[in-house]
Parts: sequence; C-alpha cells; structure tokens
Amino acid sequence: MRYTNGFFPTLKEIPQEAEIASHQLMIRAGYIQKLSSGLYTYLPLGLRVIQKVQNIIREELGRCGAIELLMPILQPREIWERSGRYTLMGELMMKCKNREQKEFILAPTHEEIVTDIVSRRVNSYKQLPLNFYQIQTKFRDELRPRFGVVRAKEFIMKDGYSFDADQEGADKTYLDMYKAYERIFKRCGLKAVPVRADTGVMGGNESHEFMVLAASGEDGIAICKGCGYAANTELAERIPASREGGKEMPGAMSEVHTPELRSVDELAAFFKTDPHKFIKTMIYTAGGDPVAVLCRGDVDINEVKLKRALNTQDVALADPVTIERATGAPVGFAGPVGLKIRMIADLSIHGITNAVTGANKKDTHVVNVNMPRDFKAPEFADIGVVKAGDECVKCQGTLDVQRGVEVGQVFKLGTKYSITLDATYLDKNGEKKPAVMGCYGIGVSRTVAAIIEQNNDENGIVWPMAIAPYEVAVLPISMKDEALVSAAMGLYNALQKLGIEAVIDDREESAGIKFKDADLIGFPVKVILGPKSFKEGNVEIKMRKDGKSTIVPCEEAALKVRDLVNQEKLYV
RNA sequence: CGGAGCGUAGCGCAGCUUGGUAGCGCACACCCUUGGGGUGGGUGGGGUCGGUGGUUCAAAUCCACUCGCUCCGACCA
Repeated sequence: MRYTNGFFPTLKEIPQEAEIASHQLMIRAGYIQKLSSGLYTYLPLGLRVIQKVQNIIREELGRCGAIELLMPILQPREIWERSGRYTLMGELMMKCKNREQKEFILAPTHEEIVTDIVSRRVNSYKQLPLNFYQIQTKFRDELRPRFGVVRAKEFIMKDGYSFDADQEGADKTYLDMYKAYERIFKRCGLKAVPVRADTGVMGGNESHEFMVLAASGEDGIAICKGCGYAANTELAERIPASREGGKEMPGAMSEVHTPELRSVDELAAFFKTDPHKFIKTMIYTAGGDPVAVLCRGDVDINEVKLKRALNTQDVALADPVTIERATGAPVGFAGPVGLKIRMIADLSIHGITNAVTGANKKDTHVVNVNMPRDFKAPEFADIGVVKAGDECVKCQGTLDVQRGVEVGQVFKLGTKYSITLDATYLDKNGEKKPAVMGCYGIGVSRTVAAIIEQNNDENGIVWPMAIAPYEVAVLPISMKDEALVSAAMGLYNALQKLGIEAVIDDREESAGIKFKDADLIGFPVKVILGPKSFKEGNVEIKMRKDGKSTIVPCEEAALKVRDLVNQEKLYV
C-alpha cells in the first residue's frame, strides 16, 4: 500500500473522550472512528487487524473440527420467548418492529437460532457431534459503553456452539475448545489466563473466562501464587485472611452512644480501632424476605456468591423501611445481637473477639460482642469479596487479585437449550435424547483492544507480527533524491513479491513525521532509506519492538526483511 | 438509573466568575525553507459558541428546559 493511496488519519493529540491506552491509540493511530456512544467504524487499518484475528480463529477452530456458518442478526421475538430468555435478557437486548408491527430483536448471542437449526436438521446420533461457529456483529444495549471497543453496543464476536450425544463427548469438546483458545490468544501475542467463571444468564454448569491481565480491565481475577488456582472474583473461593492479633479475653458487652455514625470507617475512627474488629450487618431481601448478611468490617459482600448461597437470583439490599421493620433501627445500626430474622455470615466473622456491631437501636452500637455468647452462630458461607492476601482454598497459598479484560469465555451448557428448543436425536436404541451443548465466545474487537493494551509504548502501538495491519513500513527519508525514491519503490515491490505486507510512505513529509506516524501506527519493521547511508548503498532495518536496527546493503534488504517477518510469525 | 464532569473551527483548548465586534495551538490550502524523530517563516480559508426558550438595549457568558459525550457506581453473552 502506498501511504498516499491509503487512509491513515493519525492524530497528534490525545482525544478527550479516550481514557485508556488502547482506546486512545486506536483513535490516534487511525484504526477506529466513533459514530456514537458504543458505536465504532473500523477504519481500513482497524479492519485489517480484525481480519488478522479472525483468520487465526478460523485456523485454530478448523483444526479442531469446528465448522463456520452465518446466522441472522435480526431475529423474531418468539424464539427468545420459547427459550425463556426474552425477559431474562431484559433491556440488554435491542428490540425493534418491522412495518407490519412484528417484533424483532438484534441478536446479543445465538443459542436459540443454532439450537433451532439442530432441532430441524439433526435426528440421529450418527450426525453428532457438531461444532458450529460464526464471526459476526452482535448487539447489546449496554447501560454504559466504555473504553472504546472494549465495551461497545455493537461489537464483533466469534460465537461457537457444540452439540454432543453425551456428557463425555461434550466434556471432550469443551477441552478441545479450551485448548484452541489458549493457542488463539497466544498467536495473537496475548498473555491470556483462563479463570473459573460464573455462568450468568447463559446458564450451564462450568465455565472459564480467558482474561488478559491489564490494569484497565473491568473484571477482578483472584490468582493463587501457590497452586495457580485462578477465578473471577465473582466466584473465587477464599479463606479470609485472619486479622486477629494476640488472644484477647472476652469483655463485658455494653452499649455505646454513636450518634449519626453509620459507616465502618466513621465508627473505626470513633472507637479508635480497626475495621476488622467490626461485624458489619447489612439487611438484604432474598425472594421477598429480609435476611441479615454479616461480614467483617474490612470485607465486602459479593452479591454473586450471596445469590448462590441463598439459592435465589432475587437478592438486593433492602430499602430503609424494610430495614427499620426488621431491626427496629434506622439504616446503619443493625447487628446480630437479638436479631430475629434469618442471618447468614461470611467466613470472615469466625473468631472475632470483642467485636463492635450495631445495637438495632438508633444511634447505638454494642462493643465486646462475642459469638456464640451474645448471639447464636448464624449460617456460614463464603460470601465475601476476595482480597489480595486471602488464602487459597485449594492449597492454603496466598491469593493475589489482579484486573483483567475478558476476551473469551467457554461454557458447558448441558441440555438447557436442547430441551427447551427441542434439539434432540435418536440414539442407537431409538431412544430420544437431548444433545449436550457447549458454547464458546471470543470478543474479536475487544481482543484487538486487549492486544494494544498489552503492547504499546509512549510512541504508539507495538503490534505482534501476526496481528499487525502491515508488517513493514518502507520510509524514504528524502523525496527529493530520485535515486533513493526509486530504490525505495523497488524495495517495496520486492517485498510485495515476497508476500510481505508493506506500506511505502511516499508522502512529501519530513523524516520526523514519517517516523512518528510509523511508530504510532505500530508497523513491526521499518525499512529506512536515509540519504547518507543510501549513498553508500545501505538501508536501515529497525524493529519497532526493541528499537534494534541493522544496516544492510540495499539489494539484500528485501530478503532480510522477509526473514525477520517470518521469524516473528512462527513462534507458535 | 444514582453521583461527577464536559459540549466554543477537523483535533486539543482559552474566553464564561464581572454580558459589549469569537481567540490560541495543531491540522488544512498556497509560497519559500528544511530533509534521520511531529523543521522554520509567510499568506489564507474555516465557527448557527450542542439545541430550544427566557432575562437584557445587547448573551459563548446569566436563568430554565433539553440533547449529546466522558468518568465513578449500579448492571454485564
């Protein structure tokens, strides 16, 4: 590509709307253009990168026998009602009507459709297993799109769905996909870690997310330094780190006047003690009934875990009226002592001596509270948010908590959709059985952002060779020097013939501008033709990654570049 | 939806408190200059000041409403 024929709209300044590196760089380097919140155009450079990721996905999925198809984005409402997900998805799903007032949705995912295909076209165990995938635009009416293409309303996703005759087959497919994902992300130049994950509205029984570690990530990941256990903080099991110092003798429980003091921080300052001496008591409603949820003052409640512990999705902090009715006190003064409603406690309150907690009386707390002397031991469960320093349940090692961007997720779905949508087959004995399903997603556009998040420096993007929109930039420094320009063109043509993806910067611009733009866009290799070295018949080959450069005779440059490019690409 | 902030030229911003001819830098066009890290100089074009309504002799500036965008939270195949 000649630079003057292409479209490389770079920006010198950081766009005001972009917060994180990948978003800023994608805009500045001319990869994306925002149309509206959460809606982006992939400019030619951006599209090339997307296609690179897609091709890696196609190759790796093809290797495990997955087959590509393409399903409609616009889907009738009824099929979503049949699966029960029309209301479950709620506002997340884009809805619209056609001229006949028939209702449609824009697909956020495709389980319903793919299952429908199987229900219509698959009858026998002889046709199984099947593993379909597509790469396509998805719509989700996000409450808050953010970070550019990391969380957009319209985004590109690879979604795959497998159908096996039995659980054993489904487990094997799951493992195949898991391994394929590891290869895909590795080839994308990403350090992605698989972590155990919640299944959310997808349902199913087992799931892993592939997380790219990045400070700007939206998800928390707990990782055990000892055994490698890794899980999304939504469900990461942990043993809360002990905060007890020396042994204390239980003191006499007594009430203390604490006017207008509600938060643990305020109270800790008032009592001149640490947050871990408090038993925090929050009143929730679960399935309509009030429940007191207890945890140590330095711990937060994880509502995903709480829902699981209470075995209901309908869990929320109670409103002030409910709290007053349940505890006899306004918000901020609840405690376990004398409380009549159901209580569930996080493991962290085990072994607290002489705790401070609410007295269930306005402007009053009690001190020197001890369990079970002062209140009956409640139900216990791991319902706290995991924190760095907590213990691993597998090996008692220490857990670390990091941030990550979720680039992929794999689910074992079981038979949830095959039963409701009738994806059944006849087995050897003529018996009708539901297919055992799995589903597998990769956020393609988000993966591109994640790659940039992990591969950039102060000058711009540093693409892994396999993902770069072009592998090489040929930079003639002086456009006045005809011999130099024609040598640059010759080199560019030679690279093309060798199958190398190259751009020649044929603009009448100064050297500085060409260097800055090339580095911002992120070409892995620069071939620089400067007047001085060119006079001696030499050109410079400079790597974006580490800035290392080599001087080679002009006529050897093309082959040398090809070797460098191929060497970088063949690392998997 | 709760909290915070921002909308002035393609981009980044100043001007608003205290109302009085709309500015700066970059980018863009042309000329000269320069040619190894956003070269220097000159000339020039480009703005319904997000929108609507109000106050006023006069509104980018004050008031009300509204739309859009961003961040924190809630939410999240």
